[in-house]
Amino acid sequence: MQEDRKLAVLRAIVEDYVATEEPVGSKALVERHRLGVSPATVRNDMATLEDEGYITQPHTSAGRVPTDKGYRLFVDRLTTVKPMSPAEKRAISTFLDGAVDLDDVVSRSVRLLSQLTRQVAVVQYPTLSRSTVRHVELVALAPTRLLVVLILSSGRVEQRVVEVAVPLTDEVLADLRTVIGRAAAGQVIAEAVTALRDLESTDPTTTVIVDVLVDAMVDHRSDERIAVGGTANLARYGDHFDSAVRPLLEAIEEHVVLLKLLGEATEGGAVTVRIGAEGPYEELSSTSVVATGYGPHDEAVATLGIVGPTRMDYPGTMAAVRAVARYVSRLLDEA
Amino acid sequence: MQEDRKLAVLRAIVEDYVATEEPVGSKALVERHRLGVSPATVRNDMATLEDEGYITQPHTSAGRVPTDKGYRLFVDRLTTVKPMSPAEKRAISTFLDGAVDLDDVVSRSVRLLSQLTRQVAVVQYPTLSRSTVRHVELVALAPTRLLVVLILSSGRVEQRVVEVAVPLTDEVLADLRTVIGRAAAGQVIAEAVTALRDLESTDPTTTVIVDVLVDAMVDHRSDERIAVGGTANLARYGDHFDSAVRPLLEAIEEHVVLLKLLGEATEGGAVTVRIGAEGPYEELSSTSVVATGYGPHDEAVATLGIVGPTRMDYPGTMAAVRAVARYVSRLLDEA
DNA sequence: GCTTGGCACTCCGCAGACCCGAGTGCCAGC
DNA sequence: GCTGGCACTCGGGTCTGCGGAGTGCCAAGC
Repeated sequence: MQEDRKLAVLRAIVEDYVATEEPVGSKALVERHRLGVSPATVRNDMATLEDEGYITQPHTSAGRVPTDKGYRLFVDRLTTVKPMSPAEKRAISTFLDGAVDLDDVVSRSVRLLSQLTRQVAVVQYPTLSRSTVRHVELVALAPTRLLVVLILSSGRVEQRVVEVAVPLTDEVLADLRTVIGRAAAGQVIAEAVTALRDLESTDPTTTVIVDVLVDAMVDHRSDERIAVGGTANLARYGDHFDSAVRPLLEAIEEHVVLLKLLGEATEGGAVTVRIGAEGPYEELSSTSVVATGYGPHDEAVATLGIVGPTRMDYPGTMAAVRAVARYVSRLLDEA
Repeated sequence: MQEDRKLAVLRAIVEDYVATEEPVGSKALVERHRLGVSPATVRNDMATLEDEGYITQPHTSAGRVPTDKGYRLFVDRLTTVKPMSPAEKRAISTFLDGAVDLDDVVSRSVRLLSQLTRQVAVVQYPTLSRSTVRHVELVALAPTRLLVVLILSSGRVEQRVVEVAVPLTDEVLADLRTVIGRAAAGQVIAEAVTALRDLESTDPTTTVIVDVLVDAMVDHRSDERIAVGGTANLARYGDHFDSAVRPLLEAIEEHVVLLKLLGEATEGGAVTVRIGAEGPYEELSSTSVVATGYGPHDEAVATLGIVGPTRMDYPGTMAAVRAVARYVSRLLDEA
């Protein structure tokens, strides 16, 4: 038996199954793909593929369906990420170019991604920890009430209100601005935190402000912010409602779970594919995740991607995820 | 026939149908509710109720199901919003009290509301238009690049980056701050916009900054921000997937649609109920909306509520929506 | 004039029987 | 190693029959 024909058969099975959502049989295969051999031959190949664990039959005398292992091989060796068409590229840029701020970039990306892939899209907000402090602003709302605004290189803005014991004069405030600005501005979060902590003992007012700033910087809640879109695409899952859609909807609610699913931000533009039970959640054994890191200057500060059924168009999806990540990264370069 | 027994029958039908999700027949009805009459009598009442359009049968010789009109009557006349239990009240406060900023309040409310009602919860961010300008801050990011931060009384912060033609000195910046601050601070959005427009002709730099500020103030995108949660509850819809869940998922994607569904913010704590086809979207003819306005000082600046099947526990849901709205309003009072 | 028990009727939903077609595995021949 | 042939399996669709829940109506009773 020819090894490469066997792989061609696997590829054909995956493609057909993805397209039709039905177990694919030997006859249909030779008809749709010019394999140059008879159904019987294909059947032999299929038997081997099944022995090796790449495909299964839902029941005796039914067609074959790829297993997770089959998809894995398909993704790793049988497919190349197909480049986006010029039209698609244009769509991406027109869609994203109007964004006014970071929030807008994220929400547009999520919508774009879900439309391109027709899957549920997830975009993580650029993580605090890797960005630098661009500016800290103190605004007096009342004599003893202060608004602390933290502006980061990623475009993120965090704000907190602080009550201070002693009423603040304009001069004191100006001083505080300089002191804090000198300590934090331009630093990576981690460094800024250390520098600020050094100021803590100075006096009660400074201490309370520094506390809240540090708090805002290390706040986990912020690290976990994500945007989700395209949940309407879940409707296309058709049946498997309870087994597939319900756990996914639950995962979507739990942003922490989603973040874990997305996994680590990957450097260098590589798109990660996690297929079915490879992931950490057994309820999601029939969903795959296609994700990649993004961020300014090829430094992955966050992750974006899609979540969908294992039965999905991997080449197309991977292409879309990669293209959007690249475009968003370039947007962040400019900012 | 006694008019009030007829209504009791309707109430019983609604309650049973909501509880069991199955058409309710005359026999089961007299067994579960001490109506003091025989099934035959109930059948007569049911026939009248059906003539009057309050209930229907899915098919001949099946039990009865409330119509939209039936639910309407039930909500308007046959039920009172039942107060929350002390335990529930405590749950609400512990859940909401840890909120650090407006975003947090909104996201917590949405989660709380979806958990209390086991429905899809929607919370609109406090609308820009009714709030006042608390502060405008200008931050020089680079000599010709400026970050404009707009802080509103609702706690909302909008930020934009502006490029200016002429490099800015510290003095010019300070001047700009005072001029703009004087024009905008403390004003309602609408007034601030007019006041700012008056400044526009002063010089090119001011003009470009004012433009971006005005833009941020009237930006519709901001008016439309909402948070959605509890979509996992859609899984409980069971069947009716295509007819009920799909359009709802689509509506949830389209935030504009959701806003329209929520309707106008209502003053005075009244909870609005929109049942099935009463709403503007025919695809959502089997979903109801329970919503109410909320905001500081009894002034409704935004709306929150839930979206669910017409077949829902109205008294309980209305109670939860009202309780959460009240609590959130009180939170905003303090801020 | 309502209420009630009785009764015939309707119709859904389920279970069983059946058949068809798609697909397989295996084998003998090329 | 490929191919055609053949017997076998099994899911899914259709048809049928049946039981049960529920109705509508009627005549009798309070």
